[in-house]
Amino acid sequence: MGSVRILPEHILVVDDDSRIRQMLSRYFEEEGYRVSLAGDGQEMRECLDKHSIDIILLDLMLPGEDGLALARDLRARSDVPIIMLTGRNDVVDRVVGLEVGADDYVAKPFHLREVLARVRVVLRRRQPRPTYDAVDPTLEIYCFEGLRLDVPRRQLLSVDGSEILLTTGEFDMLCVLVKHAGRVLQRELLMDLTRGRDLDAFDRTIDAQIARLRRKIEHDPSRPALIKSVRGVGYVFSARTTRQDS
Amino acid sequence: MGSVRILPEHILVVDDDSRIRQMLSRYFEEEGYRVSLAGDGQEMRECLDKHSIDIILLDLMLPGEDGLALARDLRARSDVPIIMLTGRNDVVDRVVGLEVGADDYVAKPFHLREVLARVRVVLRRRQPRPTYDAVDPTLEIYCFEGLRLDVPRRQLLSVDGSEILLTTGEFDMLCVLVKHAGRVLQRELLMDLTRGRDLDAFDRTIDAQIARLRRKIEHDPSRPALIKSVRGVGYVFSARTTRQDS
DNA sequence: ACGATATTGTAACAAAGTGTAACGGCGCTC
DNA sequence: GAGCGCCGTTACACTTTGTTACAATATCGT
Repeated sequence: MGSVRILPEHILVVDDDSRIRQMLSRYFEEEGYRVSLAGDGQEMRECLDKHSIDIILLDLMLPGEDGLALARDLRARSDVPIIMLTGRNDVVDRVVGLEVGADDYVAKPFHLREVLARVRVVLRRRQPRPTYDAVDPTLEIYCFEGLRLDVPRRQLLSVDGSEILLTTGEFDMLCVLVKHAGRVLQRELLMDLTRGRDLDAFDRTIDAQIARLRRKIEHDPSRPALIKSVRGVGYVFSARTTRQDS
Repeated sequence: MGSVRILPEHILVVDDDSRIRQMLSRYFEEEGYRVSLAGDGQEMRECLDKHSIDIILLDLMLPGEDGLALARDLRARSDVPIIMLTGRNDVVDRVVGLEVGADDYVAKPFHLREVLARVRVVLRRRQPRPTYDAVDPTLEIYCFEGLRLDVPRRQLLSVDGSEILLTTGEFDMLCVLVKHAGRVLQRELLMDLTRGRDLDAFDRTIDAQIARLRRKIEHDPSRPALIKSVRGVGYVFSARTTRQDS
């Protein structure tokens, strides 16, 4: 999202032991984090499809398989921070876990405060303080179909120079879509990315927001060229975009 | 399909021993994979015609047709990853298997976790990370018979520049057909490729979808020139297609 | 060539999904 | 606290799609 909104960081706990899941969940929620839970790799992947996860606490020993493979898988396609949890405290596991790409490692049984400390460290290291001056602002400007989306300035300009006024919500929605151009985003994920909360059944919030956004940016809102609906899934930003300077 | 939908990977187990089939099937399904089974080369081929298979676990010793021969056959016409399974653990078999084109090799009796690990390794190696930005979008544009199918933009244009409006399902179907132009696709496979699920008997879903698609893209829907029916089998996209830039 | 059978084409309908107008609550600003 | 704009919710229209039924067509044996 373009905005500098402060949302609670979202932790995904992957462990087959429901007591451990509950314990971590309660603790981190009290600490102001948002927590999602998964009991195996499948649930983990589903969760990643639906939420914007900031860090994963991953059990090394999952039913049948080890979390090691999951970690390697994750690393192959994204760079979500991972902290491994394990009952075995020997050096080999530690080394292997880190080699595979985990960011840190906590041995069971652990103190909750220790886990919290490590989560904080990893998150701080992974999210370098946004130094606005240092960032090349032209990298955050997207052009498509005669429009120019200037993310840091939070404005959308037409080719003729006129500004298209978007509300905060509309702007955030457009940023999220454009940043993931070409990828179909589920409603749940859009809700998560734009507002940081869950979407419950029969919630039409996203659809309404998309409709309002289309009315402002599509030439013919009844025949959208930029934001396409994908029935049964969600929405895609389907125009070709380029990153240009002013 | 144009969209980047995340579906479970589909494993085909080819082994004449039903206990081994069941064992692998149960294990991999628990791990979140989709599994199909075949007892011989014939069943294997049938399955490949009906499903979009991501990897094959192939027994070296099969009644009648040897697994080695099957692997060689497969390699000759596709590049599905293959992992050989065998009871004999001598070096000769290993070498021959790999020479024939298998991607890896597991000796019986095996540990399920070892098989899982190797499957993961092979799949990861075969599926380079989807780097959306790196893909040249012009490679995903197909031209045929005065039409231009722009996959990333999810739109179909006529030569005169007018857009032919397709629904999500119609668009996905057309993408699948065009991507396999010249190859007859069974209904089961079309269902698998467009929706990721199985087709049960007497299901006319595919036929209906094809009819609706033809009505929109064929000059004379009653005498189709682009999508031909192959009686008893399925449908082919039979127009000459070229990949062009805009 | 003819009818029997199987397969495919397609219209019509119901169910599910999506578009969007309208209303009202909420948090702004001044 | 009045006025205003934003957005979640609701309701309803419209679209898409799976299913059914029946028509059209192909295939085969005789």
